Amino acid sequence: MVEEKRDKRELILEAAAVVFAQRGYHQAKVEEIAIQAGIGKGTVYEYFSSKLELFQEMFKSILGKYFAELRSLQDQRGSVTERLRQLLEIHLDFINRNSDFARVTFVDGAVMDEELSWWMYRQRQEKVERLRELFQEGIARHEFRPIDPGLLAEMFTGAMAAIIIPVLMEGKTVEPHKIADQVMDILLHGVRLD
Amino acid sequence: MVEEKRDKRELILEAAAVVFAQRGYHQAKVEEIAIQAGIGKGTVYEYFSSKLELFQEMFKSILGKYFAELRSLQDQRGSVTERLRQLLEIHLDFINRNSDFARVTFVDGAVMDEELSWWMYRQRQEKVERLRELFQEGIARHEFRPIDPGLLAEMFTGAMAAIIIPVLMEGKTVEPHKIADQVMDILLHGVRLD
Amino acid sequence: MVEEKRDKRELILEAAAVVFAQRGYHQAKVEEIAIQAGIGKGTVYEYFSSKLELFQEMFKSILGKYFAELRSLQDQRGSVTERLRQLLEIHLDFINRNSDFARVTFVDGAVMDEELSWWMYRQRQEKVERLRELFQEGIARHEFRPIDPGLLAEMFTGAMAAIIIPVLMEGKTVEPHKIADQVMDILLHGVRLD
Amino acid sequence: MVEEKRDKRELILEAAAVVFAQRGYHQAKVEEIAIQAGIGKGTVYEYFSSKLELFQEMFKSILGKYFAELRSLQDQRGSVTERLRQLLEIHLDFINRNSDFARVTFVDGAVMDEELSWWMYRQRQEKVERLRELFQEGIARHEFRPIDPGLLAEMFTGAMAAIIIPVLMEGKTVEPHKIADQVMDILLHGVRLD
DNA sequence: GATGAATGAGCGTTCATTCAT
DNA sequence: TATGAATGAACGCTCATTCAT
Repeated sequence: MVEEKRDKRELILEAAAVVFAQRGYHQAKVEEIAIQAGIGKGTVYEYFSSKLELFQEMFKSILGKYFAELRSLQDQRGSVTERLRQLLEIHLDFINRNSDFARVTFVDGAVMDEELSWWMYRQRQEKVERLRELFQEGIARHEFRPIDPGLLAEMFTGAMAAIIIPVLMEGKTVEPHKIADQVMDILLHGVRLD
Repeated sequence: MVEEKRDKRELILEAAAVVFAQRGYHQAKVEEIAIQAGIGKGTVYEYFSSKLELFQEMFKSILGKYFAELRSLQDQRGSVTERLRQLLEIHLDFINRNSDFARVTFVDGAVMDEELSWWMYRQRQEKVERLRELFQEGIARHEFRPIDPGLLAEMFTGAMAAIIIPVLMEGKTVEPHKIADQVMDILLHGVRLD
Repeated sequence: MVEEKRDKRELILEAAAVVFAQRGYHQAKVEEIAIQAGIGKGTVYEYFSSKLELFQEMFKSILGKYFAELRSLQDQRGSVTERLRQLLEIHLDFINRNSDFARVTFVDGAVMDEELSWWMYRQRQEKVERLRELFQEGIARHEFRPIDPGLLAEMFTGAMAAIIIPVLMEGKTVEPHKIADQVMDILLHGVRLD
Repeated sequence: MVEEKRDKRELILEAAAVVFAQRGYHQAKVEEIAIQAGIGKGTVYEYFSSKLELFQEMFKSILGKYFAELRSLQDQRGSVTERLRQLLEIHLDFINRNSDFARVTFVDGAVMDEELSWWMYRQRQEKVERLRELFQEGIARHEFRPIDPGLLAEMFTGAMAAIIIPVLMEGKTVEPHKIADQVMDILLHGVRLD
């Protein structure tokens, strides 16, 4: 029973991700999510108290999966450089595998409601904070120059988000390994020719 | 008459920018924009055929001002590096001066309607394309290493957008000159300590 | 303009009275009230912020008319007995002329929402209080025996309400003068044969 | 089995009385009644075909208990005056003991659905009819003056209902014996001082 | 042109009822 | 028999848009 309930909740979350990704929060109709999930409209409200809560739960659900994939990094004790590269690869690979879901989740700074945009901003800042710590560690370990780690984290977050936008909008795919190499090359050595 | 009409049109665009920035596209009510502009609700529809068109016109209007400020760069014949630095400064300064407006305009990849998100994506891609050309020129001029200029343009766009998010969300201000220096330093030389 | 607006508000109040009387609060649909008023559904909300407010305003509106008719009594300086008789006549006459409206208004103690039933109870208590004062005056003037005026007011209110129930439910009409005489006879002299 | 079913049916009726009394017919949710009864929501429909039927059955059930208490009167052969006084006492005592239940049941003329209000009106008329017969008997026995017994019954019913409204709404209690004395005094002798 | 009263399509949410287990 | 997850009809309310003045 608990098993089944969990499944249906999951089912709705997945349907919500598809529809929210396709239509955006406001254009998405609860009924369409229900249809996408193959259930009745009222059933959605058995599992979520409102459309907003459904959106946030879906968001957190995907973010949770994303962070779960990244967590392997946290454990390992390689260099910060290596961990950043792997973080990039996992990030890009996750997007490739979850582009529908990611469209709602990873696109920064959604211009939505005041309420939603603040809520999403907070979610985003958590990601930024983790990166900031990573950069700080890199500086402490003398892998990186002493550059403002907060600025680095913001820029890196923005760059990661930007790279996937064409993926999400035009259905392009990226080669995680190749792109990660290029990005890390730019990050580490800069663009100047000398 | 034409003069007056142009003025009132401008008035509505400015009111729209304020309200859209504050509330987001869907939460913004046409009536509130009219009140903000100090005119009647129906008058909005004398100048714009729909809320969507109003949003897009406002968007293009601000983007136009933004590009107008950047245009001085295009004319000058300094190094690409120098032009990038100035572009950054102008960008950050513009945001400082127009944070309300910018909130709607520069935040990338708004998750909105399908219609709106595609339209905004296309606007965004124009910016990216200009940057791509700039990076390409930098490579051709042997200022930069031969790195995929499309990727660079995307990353740079993302980084520029990311830097201003805290500005927009939390009302922080940035020092354009200082930040531009830091960003260019990172862009040119990378983060690696050697 | 003010004239016209007042008219439309009145129009809606009258339509609301008809529909609320026919269907009861919960069965009454806002749309049906709009149709009854010959206007669009949205227009109702131009004048009233919610269905509940519309109900309460209609209620107060009719109660206001009712009290306005009774006010003539307050001014006059006849005996309390005479004033009670006239109050009864006016009450019954008002019901005859406004049975549709009265159905919602004068039926005591509607079992509705908690919120509504309390609100209506408070309205009712105002009527009871006025009667209590009248009985008290009657006692002070030595027209009446020293009986608990609160109890008298409650009983008299209940009796007045009860008399009109068949009028409202079955469309019977009453002869105000005749009924008022009978009721006053009972009230003054009681039923005991001696 | 029949025994058990009867018990559970009774259980639901009692739960329904509590919830209907607290919330009113429309605000009362079937699920809440089920919870109050400590059973599953579906089980309610094993015993009652609809919410409406449940309400009516509950209503009749309490009315039945009420009438059962009054029936002792019918059998006895005291004076009509004495029987009326006892009827009042029993009525008031019943309300004191069942105020929750009574709130839905005895408050006259509920403005509810068309269907419900007619149905309740008919229930009410049965009570009125019995009182009418009692008054008629009183007149025949020369205890009372020859006053329209229908009018008397209506008024008495209304007065009885009115007295308990503050009890139901504000949780006040009444002293049946004392109030019955007062009411009978007023009924028999009227209020006139002479 | 300018207005704002009027409109009604559209949608989130509720809850009585059903039915598979 | 008992259950409660599932359902969808129903409805209050919003707000972009229209149009008579």
